[in-house]
Amino acid sequence: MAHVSTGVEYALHCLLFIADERQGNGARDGRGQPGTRDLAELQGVPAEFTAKLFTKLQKAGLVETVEGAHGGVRLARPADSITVDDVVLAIDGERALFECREIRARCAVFGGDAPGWATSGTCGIHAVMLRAHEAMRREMQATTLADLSLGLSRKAPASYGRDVDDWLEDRTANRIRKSQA
Amino acid sequence: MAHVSTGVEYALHCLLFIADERQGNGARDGRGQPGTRDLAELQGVPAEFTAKLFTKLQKAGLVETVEGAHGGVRLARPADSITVDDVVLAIDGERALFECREIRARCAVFGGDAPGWATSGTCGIHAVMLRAHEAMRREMQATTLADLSLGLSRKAPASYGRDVDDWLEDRTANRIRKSQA
DNA sequence: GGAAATCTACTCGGATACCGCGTGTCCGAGTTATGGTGG
DNA sequence: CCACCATAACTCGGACACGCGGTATCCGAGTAGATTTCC
Repeated sequence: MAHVSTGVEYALHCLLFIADERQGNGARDGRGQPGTRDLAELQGVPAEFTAKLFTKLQKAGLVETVEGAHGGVRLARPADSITVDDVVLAIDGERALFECREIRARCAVFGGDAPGWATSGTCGIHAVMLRAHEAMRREMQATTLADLSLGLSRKAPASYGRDVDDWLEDRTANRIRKSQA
Repeated sequence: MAHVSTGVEYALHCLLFIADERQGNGARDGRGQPGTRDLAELQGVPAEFTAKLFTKLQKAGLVETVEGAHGGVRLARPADSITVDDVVLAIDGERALFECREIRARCAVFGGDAPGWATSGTCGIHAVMLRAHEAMRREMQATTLADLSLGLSRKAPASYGRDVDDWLEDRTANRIRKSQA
């Protein structure tokens, strides 16, 4: 199992689409934004699981949600101020790369109670892992949703953005009308 | 669950003790080195589990094992040429920090078969994680067993090294004699 | 007294049990727009 | 024409089922030194 969960992957891909939305046609003023189910089915990921991810993102202050019919989600901040690390933190929490079990204190020669010099400060092995953890996070903090979105738009043809917009538009437009049919 | 397993923690602590051994009294010439059970019980970690860790370390070429009675383990290379990353790799294997599921190819607008531009190259999100993974490994490669051992000997009083040596000496000496009693 | 047999301690490898956690699903509650109904 | 009500669509939150993989243990096999036995 990977340290960065698949939930983070789902969330990042979904966020990329609504980051595109916002930059594509200006900030929609609160109605018509895609719902979590739309974003999930657009990418073939489990819908209810994705819904849970967005409640975490909302609690972390990364997205704003609109309840009720015609509700949905949009970014709470500009895409260039949301880093990959923010998303990882929102979904996975402060999961440690390494959990120190204080083996150093169990040494048999101490006979049960370890002296102060052995348990003071952070364990040397733990310290290495903490540095590695920080290096990892620095790299994740260096990339924002805007960076990812830009990289994607460089590869994709212009028609792709329109196709996605149309797909989402169809969904939001047909939400109610479908019930009439 | 942490990305770096507890097995790595056990292994590193054990290796620290035999790194000390070697630097303490010169390279023992093949007999009398502590066994995996000794190292495990010295630190209160599961013995049989530790034994399995050392077979992995041996396959990775980090330690040499001597079979049979009075057998044991010793470093296969000088302590300053074994990095923390080497141990992580030997125990946990090439575990990825993040497993890309190619979500980008599942986009509904593709209708099943994604075009080449969408699946070529590495996914942008995956690329960020790969950079983070490399940054993490660089930090782990920067610290060797010798560094860790040095940091420990700075904190510990001189008596500690002697106590540990005595404890191990007692074990190896009493291995056979115990059966006589 | 020396050589072979035996015993013991150790590593090696496979098989297996346990269990926490990530993944995914289901359902009820609360919220808001839409459409219909009655005054 | 307006107020009211029912309905549908959506988010929110808790509860729960499932399965994988890390942790740990057990046991048999192979190996080598120490001890005993036998000639």
